[in-house]
Amino acid sequence: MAKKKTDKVRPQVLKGFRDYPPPEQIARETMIGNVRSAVELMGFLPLQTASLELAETLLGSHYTDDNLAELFGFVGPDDVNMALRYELTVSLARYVAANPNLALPFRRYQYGNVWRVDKPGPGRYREFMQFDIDIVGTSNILADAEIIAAMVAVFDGLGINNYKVKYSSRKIMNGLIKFAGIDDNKAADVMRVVDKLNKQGKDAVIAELGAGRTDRSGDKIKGVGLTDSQIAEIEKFLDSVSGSGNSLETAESLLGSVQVSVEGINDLKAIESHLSSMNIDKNKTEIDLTIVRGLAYYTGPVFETVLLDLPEFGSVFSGGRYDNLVSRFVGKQIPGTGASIGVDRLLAALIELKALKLEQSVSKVLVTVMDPERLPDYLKMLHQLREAGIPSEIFVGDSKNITKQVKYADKVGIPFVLIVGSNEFEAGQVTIKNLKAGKEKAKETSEREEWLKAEEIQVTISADKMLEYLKGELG
RNA sequence: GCUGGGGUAGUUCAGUUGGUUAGAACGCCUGGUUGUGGACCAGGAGGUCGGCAGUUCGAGUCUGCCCCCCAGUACCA
Repeated sequence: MAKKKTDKVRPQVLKGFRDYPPPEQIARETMIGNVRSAVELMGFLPLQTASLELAETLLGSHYTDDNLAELFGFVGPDDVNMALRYELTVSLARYVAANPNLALPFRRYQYGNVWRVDKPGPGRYREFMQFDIDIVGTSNILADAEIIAAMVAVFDGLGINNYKVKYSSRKIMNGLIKFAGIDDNKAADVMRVVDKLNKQGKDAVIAELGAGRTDRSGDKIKGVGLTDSQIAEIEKFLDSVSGSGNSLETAESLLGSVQVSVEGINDLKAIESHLSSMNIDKNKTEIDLTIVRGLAYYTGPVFETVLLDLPEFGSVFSGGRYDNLVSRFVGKQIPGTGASIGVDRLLAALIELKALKLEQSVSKVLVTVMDPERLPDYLKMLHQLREAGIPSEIFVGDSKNITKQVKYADKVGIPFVLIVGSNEFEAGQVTIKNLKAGKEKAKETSEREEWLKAEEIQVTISADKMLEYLKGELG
């Protein structure tokens, strides 16, 4: 370095990474707890897998430069080529393949961070959390119905009411692609483009299936290059099944001669019937044949969700059946089906819906240290509070001055402050100050003395009534 | 990756045709107030003007390259 500019390091997070401040993290963990309860009630088992995997595990036969660029990969100790996982499903497949004694079907849930070298966007980071539920080792369509039932249970468990779990089957669209005479190697592209229907609209999809289009910023997007008649076939299908009426019947009349499509239709009928037997509210699920999902590996039923009050959030919980994933590791096919929650997107939605409120602090009471000589007494009170199950802390800062201590409580959002000085000790009393009430009172008065000691914001009561009083106030 | 818009205190921003010591508001810190968070009063800290190079007597301001942020879009195994 030519000249020493500064010896201080910039407190910067990496591009695409972020910190979760306590209020957000508290809410996140509450939410995750609720999701866990919901899926454990349905028999899903927790699994945790390694964050780092062999590069070849993650990429397999898709080991191309393009994919490599999306991985946080590096050469680690012992010259091993490794990378951070970019999703949880591949690790599940590896785990299942590595444990031949595992009881199948295996229903597991897993939540954890995944990493992708993506361009960060709104609500989009290079490190983010997914919460997955999957059932591996069965091709029985009942498993797909269970996944949908779990999705419903999760939303209900989170206190979200106005939502819809939509499902369809890849097989129907696969049949349509065959029926329209579209080359097999374009099938994945067609799915990818049709998947944009909700977000970009029909015109954009049709343009992109053909010659391509130009987006709002003026950027050119390459098309799939289908012929006009092929596009017309797809358009006709999408139009007919998105109208009102029974879309399965419509699909049957259009594609009744295509075997794959008929299989898909029958799968959906079976799922519908299972859900009905499970007493799943009919308003909470819906067959929507325009749903295809963008990813290439889905082979059967696919699931998506929409929060009806926040459609702009997109699908916060989605997935589908994948029958070939595990075959990469073992010779035989092990089919699976599952769905994944974008944890932070769902959290943002919950906050937006006010189904979860942000808490600043976990402590409910701050025990101030008014007289350092009486510290043992303060610690005794602290112990009492904690024994009684009231989350509490004692002021551990250097300052002895009470102003600082109350200010601290205010700043970190602790609602009650316990003040016990010589007056209280002599009378066998404690003073409990309610900071939230104080905030309200501050709007009424600018008189300092009146505000500080107003009855509504603080009480001085007998020390043995302390717990009872606080329990009452904290509900 | 592509297209467009940006980068001046912690935050939001102002900064004249290039001109001396780069400002405001809010926030933060200290004190008034070691028995009380707000309000109020007094004081204070905080900036390599995103980076590097160039033009110029002189650059926050002009030029080039790079970096980063924001928005849209593509890819997402």
